[in-house]
Amino acid sequence: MRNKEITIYDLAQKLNISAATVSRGLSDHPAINKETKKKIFDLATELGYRSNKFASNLRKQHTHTIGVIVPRLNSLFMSSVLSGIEKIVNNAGYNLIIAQSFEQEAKERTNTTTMFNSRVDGLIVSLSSDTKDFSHFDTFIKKNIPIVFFDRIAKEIDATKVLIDNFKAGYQATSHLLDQGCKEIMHITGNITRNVYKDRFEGYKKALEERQLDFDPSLFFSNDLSEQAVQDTINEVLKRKKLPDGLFITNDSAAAYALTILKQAGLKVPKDIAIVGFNNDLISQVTEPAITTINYPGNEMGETIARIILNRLDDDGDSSFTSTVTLNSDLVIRASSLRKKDK
Amino acid sequence: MRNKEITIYDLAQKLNISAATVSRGLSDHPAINKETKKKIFDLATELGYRSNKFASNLRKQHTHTIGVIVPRLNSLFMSSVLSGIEKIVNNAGYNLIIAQSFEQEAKERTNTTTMFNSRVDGLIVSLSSDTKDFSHFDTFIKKNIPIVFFDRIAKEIDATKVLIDNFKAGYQATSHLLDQGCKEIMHITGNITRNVYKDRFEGYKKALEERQLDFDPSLFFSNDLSEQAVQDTINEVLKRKKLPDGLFITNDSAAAYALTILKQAGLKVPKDIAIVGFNNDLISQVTEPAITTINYPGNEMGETIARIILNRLDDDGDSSFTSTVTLNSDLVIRASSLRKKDK
DNA sequence: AATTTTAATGCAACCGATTGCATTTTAATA
DNA sequence: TATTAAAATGCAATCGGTTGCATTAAAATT
Repeated sequence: MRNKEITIYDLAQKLNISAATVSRGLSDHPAINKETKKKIFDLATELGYRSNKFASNLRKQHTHTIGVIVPRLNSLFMSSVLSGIEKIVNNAGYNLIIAQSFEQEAKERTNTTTMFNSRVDGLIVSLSSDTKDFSHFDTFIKKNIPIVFFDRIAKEIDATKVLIDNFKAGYQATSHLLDQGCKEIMHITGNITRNVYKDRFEGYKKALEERQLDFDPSLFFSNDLSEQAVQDTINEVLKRKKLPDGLFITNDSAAAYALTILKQAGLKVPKDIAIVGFNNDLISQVTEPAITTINYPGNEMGETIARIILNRLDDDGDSSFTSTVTLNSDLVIRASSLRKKDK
Repeated sequence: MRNKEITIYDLAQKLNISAATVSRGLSDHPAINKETKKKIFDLATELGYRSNKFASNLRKQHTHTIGVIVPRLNSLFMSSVLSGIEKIVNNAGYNLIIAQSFEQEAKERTNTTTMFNSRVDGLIVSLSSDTKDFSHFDTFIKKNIPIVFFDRIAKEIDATKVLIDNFKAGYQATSHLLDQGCKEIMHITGNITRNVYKDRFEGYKKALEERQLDFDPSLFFSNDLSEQAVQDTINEVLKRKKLPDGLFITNDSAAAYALTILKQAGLKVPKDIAIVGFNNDLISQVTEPAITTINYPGNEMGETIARIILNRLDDDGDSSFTSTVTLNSDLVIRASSLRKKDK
């Protein structure tokens, strides 16, 4: 039932010219006569011709496709980044293949292999939180296929990276809480083998240190930031005699969820405990009180990533210099952390 | 610098056998001697051989790739669906190409063309809210390439569809508000040319009708459910002398945002106005009060979609029967709508 | 009109895996 | 040992564009 595919040979035959001319005409080659081109295009649309990408890719040895592997798609930040990437990359005639690692190293590994076998021209990655081994990217590096890591990166890998200054963000968040009079700041964060969480944690410690406060390990929690994990963590802390008066939690969904639990437990926010989240997702705006958070330039980051990878793709020479681009982030102060009237 | 790609010819030469045998060996063809296969596999891994999908696809005329086009990725619902699809489809050896239409018909159209040219074996679509013309899917239908529409569907298209009973959900939501004593229920929803919103709206009207209440057009708003739109709508309503005492708004983010605005305006929820959202996203749990919503079986829906499309792909005959699968949804009652103590 | 330039087009060899059919090798049977 | 059946393997065409080089047609120059 499927009607046969039209090929350039069909077009060539009908027009009494060679397939080579058709091919060149279709790709707007300068050496082809305008009228010939027109004829080719007209017939092509009339017959519903579509280029066979496999034949083309097979011959050209590149796919005009860029792979993206991210932990999850369900955050405003991720969709902004993606949206930024897609915009730039589409304009340059590239397509995107998107895959999720669901925070699992194994899945990230198979995704990477799939991308490799699909022969993407470039790869954009935000690491899953539990990836410890990076050998799955070796194939790309060996073949000199550009990779750009963003947000969740790894120092160990020698590739271009785009991210924000997580140390600074962590420092800002914590300093802000301290400014608001918090003394015992709990920090709930992700897996600190990953840079984003590690650096924020370092920023947190730095801020404490600056005020001559000791880091209290019993206020530090590293988990997967799932609802369950947040729940368990908070419940455990609530059993203590002395409760913390500040919470820096590195993800807005988790922050919102934590806020809900704390309120249910009868605590007042920010009076009893002040909260700072991370990401500036919508969810941080709709809680009561709204949550102070770190604003992350997702869209801009996406565009930056896209430009970088397109550059690498252009001068396909060995422009193997690697760079790290750091974008700005800033603290958005809302009621969840405001204990002082002034300023 | 890029080391040359290994092909089956390289393997064949090194092993002193034909490329045909290598090809068959690699795909575990029964006619190939076990020892030969082993030799082939061993050499392949040793040399880092990877199959060239283009050559393979070119020859086999199918891609083992399924395209997915959705309005946006940034909702829990969407990522659940995607996750469900990916799980099933991956197990069957298929890959996914995901694209977003960003609610724009034009983008949906180009995405569709791209998918078509990429020769996906099947297509999964949730329509953008403003798509009125469906001719971009014609090419797929003509070529008998399976399409499955889900959630945002169009009656006009003759294809398999997977969705929930939006009429029933709208009816349930509204009836619940009525049960709670609401008399003037405002309904804010998306573009009602789209089934999901249309059907919920019909359910809303039906529930009113059943109680001998007239539908009041001044309480009905159709927009893009963006923060801005919600803001504008609510602000306008707040100017009125008589305020509504119920709100059924068909998206949890919008519901949460609306709730925030209403609270800021000094209204008590649910006392002054009871709210029901849609989707059961995390955001509906963390507001104060938590929002009553419709729970949507995203993961299950994804798996169902995947199974359907894989079936169609298997018996690639003209199993052109089209079906509509309706999954269950249910009302999750939370504080935002609870005005009565009992039940 | 003869010669040189420039513009258009064609030829044919790729790209790498797949597969129907033929052929060779090995095992089984007479 | 000769013959037949079964098991392995090879040949060569095919999928549909792309592109270096050659060729032809048209235009410009002398």
